[in-house]
Amino acid sequence: MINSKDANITDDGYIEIAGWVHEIRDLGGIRFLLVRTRDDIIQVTFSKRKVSGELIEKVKTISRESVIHVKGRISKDERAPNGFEVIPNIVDILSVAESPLPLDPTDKVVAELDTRLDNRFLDMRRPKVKSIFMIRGLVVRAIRDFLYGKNFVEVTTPKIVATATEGGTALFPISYFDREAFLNQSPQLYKQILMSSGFERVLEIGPIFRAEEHSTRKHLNEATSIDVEVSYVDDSEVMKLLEELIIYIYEYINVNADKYLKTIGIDLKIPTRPFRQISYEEAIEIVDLKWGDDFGSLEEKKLGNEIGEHYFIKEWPLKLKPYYTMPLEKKGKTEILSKSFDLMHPRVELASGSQRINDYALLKKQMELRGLNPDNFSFYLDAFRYGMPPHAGWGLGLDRLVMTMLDLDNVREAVMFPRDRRRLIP
RNA sequence: GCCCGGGUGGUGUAGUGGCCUAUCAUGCGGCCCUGUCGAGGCCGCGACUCGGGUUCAAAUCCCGACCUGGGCGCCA
Repeated sequence: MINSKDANITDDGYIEIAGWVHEIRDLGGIRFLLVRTRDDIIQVTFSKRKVSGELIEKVKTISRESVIHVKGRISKDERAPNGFEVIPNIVDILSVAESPLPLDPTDKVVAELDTRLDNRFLDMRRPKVKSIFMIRGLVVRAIRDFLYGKNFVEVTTPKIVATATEGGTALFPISYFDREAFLNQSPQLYKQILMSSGFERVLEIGPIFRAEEHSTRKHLNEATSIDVEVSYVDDSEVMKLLEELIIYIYEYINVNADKYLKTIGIDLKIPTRPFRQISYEEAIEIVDLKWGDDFGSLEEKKLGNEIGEHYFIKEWPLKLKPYYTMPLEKKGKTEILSKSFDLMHPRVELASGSQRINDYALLKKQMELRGLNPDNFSFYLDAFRYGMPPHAGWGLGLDRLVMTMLDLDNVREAVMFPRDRRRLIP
């Protein structure tokens, strides 16, 4: 079996590789095939002096991006790209690629994002694009690594639900046998219920769905959310956890994904701790808003430029946050604040969280104040009637995290098969 | 949802009424070439989103449809 990591090099100096024909350079008497495996590009050299005429004839028929298997001898040679090349004995053509290709995997002519997404299978063969997703996989691994180390239990909650979670966003209705149902916008209610069940520290990595008809570089209709909920802590403690996690991820990627970062051409700067924390009140002063206003795109941009690195906005007006957010009374303030926070990257919001209300009567009251009918949420509210610990948590957008970390222009670049207002295929 | 752009060979582009039998790169095919690594040289192939209109004449102007990029709103 040929592991794509990449080559099985045997003691007698033989190597076996399988992959795609990345480029063909035919100089007449000598022909170079660059074979691309998952992580490397290896040169296979066919010179008339060292390779049989029969094999050379066979190789002439191979089209770019065909899949081949090569067995040959390793030859150290300074003239070869990585200091070595393969002098082949056997070449098997495993799959012939048609021509012309819908886009060029060698980056000579870069296709537009739309063309790339239409042909994502080919687009992801490009080393730069593949590196993004290799890193994304490692980010998820880092998250699990970090949170498992802190005794979190990973859970999965339903994505098909009967009611909206928090209001605010539009939901996708689906038909569920003879009933109406929705795709869940967030695991919020379920992870809170799990606090009542005594799991104390839960982690969920999963899809969330928003039916908003926006078309921007930072929104998707299907996103991946990293959700955390913790019992017996307040908002400041989960802020600290979030901050530590972000740093851990950056450091993990810096150490474990060096090769991919180089391929993308990123010099990863690890954010400095502690992240700056500004209150909502301070933030509106910077961008010249009135109390009670939410930040629009322009304000977000202005704040980001002003601060220039990761930061928290905390102590939001209660009315700007969902009903389950814990109110905060501050001495000398008449306005009702909340024990809530957003984690911001200069470009975009990454996460938001809060301490949650764990008192049944207060929670019910907050729902009613926002015009929600508590009867529709009894599956959730009941969990607060029989012993609910105080708890806090947050949701972090994985796609945006990867986008900002790798400085990608568009969040779609960080998602293999993005779902936006127009795109449902592939 | 609102506003502003754009649709030209497989890919990426130039061309904004006649000079277009449409530019260039890449690709593909053929030929030459034994050290390429953005290989090189020569020859060839391949395109104006669709429908209607204006005009002597439309890739170019107008209308509609479809596709698409960006910004805003909303949202995370």
